[in-house]
Amino acid sequence: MAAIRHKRTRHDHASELAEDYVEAIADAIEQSGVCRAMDLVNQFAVTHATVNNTVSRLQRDGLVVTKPYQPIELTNAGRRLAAKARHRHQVVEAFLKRLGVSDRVAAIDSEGIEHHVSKETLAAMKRVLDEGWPA
Amino acid sequence: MAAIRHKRTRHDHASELAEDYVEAIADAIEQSGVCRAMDLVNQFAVTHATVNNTVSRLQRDGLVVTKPYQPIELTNAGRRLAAKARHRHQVVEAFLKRLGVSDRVAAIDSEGIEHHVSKETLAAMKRVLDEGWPA
DNA sequence: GCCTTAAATTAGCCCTGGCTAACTTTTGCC
DNA sequence: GGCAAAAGTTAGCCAGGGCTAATTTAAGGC
Repeated sequence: MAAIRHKRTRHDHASELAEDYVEAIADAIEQSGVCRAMDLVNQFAVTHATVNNTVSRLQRDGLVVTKPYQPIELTNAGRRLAAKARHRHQVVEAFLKRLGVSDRVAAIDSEGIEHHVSKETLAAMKRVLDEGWPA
Repeated sequence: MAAIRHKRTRHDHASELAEDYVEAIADAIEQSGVCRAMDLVNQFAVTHATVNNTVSRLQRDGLVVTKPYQPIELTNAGRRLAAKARHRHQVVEAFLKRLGVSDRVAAIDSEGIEHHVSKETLAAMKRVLDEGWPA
């Protein structure tokens, strides 16, 4: 309850979006070989201008590489982040389903929740998935 | 996986912050009778200028009422939102603890997670708390 | 009661993440 | 090969949520 919390807000929102993007980029590359801006436009339901903005920031932050009119590629850092995000996402989604939440809602909620799940909580979810609920 | 998701992002970030604020305001009022801007400054570790900004927006949105140099008060809508947020918060936090997560981490994670927990997921967590893990 | 100090307000700045509109480049079809 | 449509880029706008710095008001101690 003290003061040192809530470091989230701005900086963390940025990270969340970055994670969503690299995850989506990784998905697109896996599915069709490349990721074009339009894939992200469809995925996130924003305009191409917005995608361009965001991707520029990702590039600035060293997560992706793009050249004009070329597909979007992930850097090693981007790939690592995507893998981490995806893993967390999958664990959270599986956990919610196991909890009895419907597939549809589990898919939606896991996207929001995944960004706020610490290592410890993620480990606890994994444990339950593997070994059942703690006595 | 289609396009119609991700309505979050901006609008939802705003709502999250609003929920955090009304919850904190309700807490402060409960604990000390009134809520002053400084309480929020301490709670969220931001400057008074930022608190002022944010509280103005909350007032604009009908969640709080403030007069210059007066304590911050909640409207009925603000109180309702605070109660809802707190309830969700408590369920999520209790659930995480039950899951085996440490008190400290449960407190932190529940703050991030609570905003992304749908009615259905919240109900599932409550069910587990009351009736145990689903077979 | 004055005067310091704490609290609140105001103005002005920055970045993020949205948007529209106008333009350029690629692509693909005939 | 040319041309329309699709994709990408650029410029310029807006709101949210941060900040500093300067000012004003309220409170407390003496």
